[in-house]
Amino acid sequence: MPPSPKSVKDPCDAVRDGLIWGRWKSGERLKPQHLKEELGCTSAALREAFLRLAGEGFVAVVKHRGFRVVEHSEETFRQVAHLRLVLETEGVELALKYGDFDWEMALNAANYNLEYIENRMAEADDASLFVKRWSRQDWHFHSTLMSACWSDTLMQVYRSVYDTFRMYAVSQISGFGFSEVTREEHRAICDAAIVRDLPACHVAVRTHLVHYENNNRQLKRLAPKGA
Amino acid sequence: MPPSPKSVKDPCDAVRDGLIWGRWKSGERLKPQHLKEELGCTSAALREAFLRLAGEGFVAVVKHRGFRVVEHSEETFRQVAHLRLVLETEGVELALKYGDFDWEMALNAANYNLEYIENRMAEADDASLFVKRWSRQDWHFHSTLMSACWSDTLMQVYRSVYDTFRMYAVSQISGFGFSEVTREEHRAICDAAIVRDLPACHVAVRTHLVHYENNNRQLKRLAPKGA
DNA sequence: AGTCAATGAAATTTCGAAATTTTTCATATT
DNA sequence: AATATGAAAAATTTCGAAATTTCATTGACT
Repeated sequence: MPPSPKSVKDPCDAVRDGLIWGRWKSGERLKPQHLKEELGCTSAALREAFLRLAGEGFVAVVKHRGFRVVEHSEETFRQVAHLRLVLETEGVELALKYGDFDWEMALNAANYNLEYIENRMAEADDASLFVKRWSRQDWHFHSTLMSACWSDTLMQVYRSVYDTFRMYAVSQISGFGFSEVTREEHRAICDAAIVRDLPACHVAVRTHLVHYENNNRQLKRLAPKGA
Repeated sequence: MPPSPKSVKDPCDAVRDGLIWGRWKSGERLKPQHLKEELGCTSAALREAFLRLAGEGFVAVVKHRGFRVVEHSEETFRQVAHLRLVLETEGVELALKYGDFDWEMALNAANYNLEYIENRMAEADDASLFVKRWSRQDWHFHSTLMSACWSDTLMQVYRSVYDTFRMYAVSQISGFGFSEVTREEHRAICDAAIVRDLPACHVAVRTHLVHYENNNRQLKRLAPKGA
């Protein structure tokens, strides 16, 4: 068997992953020459990755002064959280209108898998080991929920906003990912969606996300046991 | 006086401008080697520009198969138009809430300038000569309208969606930019915004944009005299 | 006649080094 | 002591050529 295929993945994806999961701090400089060893690629390849990520809004670029991680302020997090709520509210409205039985099944399955992980995390001593997998499943749930909106454009923008949201959440919320209440919130969204109760679904989505907008007060609820 | 300073502008901006204004067709291949002479830069510089524009969603990139203009289908145009409506609806709601007197003045001025151009275009024999300037002013009006939302994040996403919308509009609507009715529509938006009549403003924004969503039926109204 | 394989051409990607620019640090001056 | 000047160092950007991959045409075979 050849050496791990995962080690040769696209530098762009590797850097985005690092950006999202707090590999570098807010505003930190990203020097191609220092990172090329760590990621096993040349500095030119990293430059390409940074350029594309600049277009996606993850890194800031100033001419002749290199690349930096975008600033993670409380204010920008609040803004991204609000934007995510707006987009998901719209996506849910369309999805409840156009979703078919296959969509119901996929949503139900996604919620089941998400609950499974969240139950395991609730029992685990160190939930942080599950966070990345939980996040993948959380994305799968929300993207499945919105997938029936029949708009690739909305999905693309939502994906970008979701990733940005996650980046800010990781950097600002200690132990982001685990919560005792998200299980019920996800279930409420799923149930309301499947019975096509739009007002209830909007309320459920809003309940799920509105805490991040007023982050000064209620973020504590998201901290894990050992935070 | 040295040769025009505009000739040495960033290739990225030059290409984005070309993309928006139909310099290349939907799905057309973008070959760095053929374009470097026209834009006066090396193929590597163009590569950088394409990479960044890929992150912004203007060009599609497939590994080892180069860059292409994204596909401009009627369906994607409809989706982008709808997304623009959603974002502008949200932005307007916040702007009417937070806008101060300076904002009112700026919006009024933007509308005044926009009306001036639109009046001139209505009189002109060949309105196409004004289209780019009209578009700049149209952007200025809409961005001013939303600027009081107090969310850089929303503004960034809106700017991206607006540019994409314009790209699709240019490619699909012959003589995009001119219309006898947009003057009244812009004025209605402006008036409702300044008196903080949110329902009226939402209706006005929706009236202004909803035609693009159902593009099969009503796009004719946007065609210029000589189309 | 049609399908498949192979060769040659064209294009993209990658790489390393040269050229600019910024930053830093030591030195001199007010 | 603080500011300004200047040169050295570090980093980024740019450039051109080599390496890899794809695309198109030709030729052989069924």
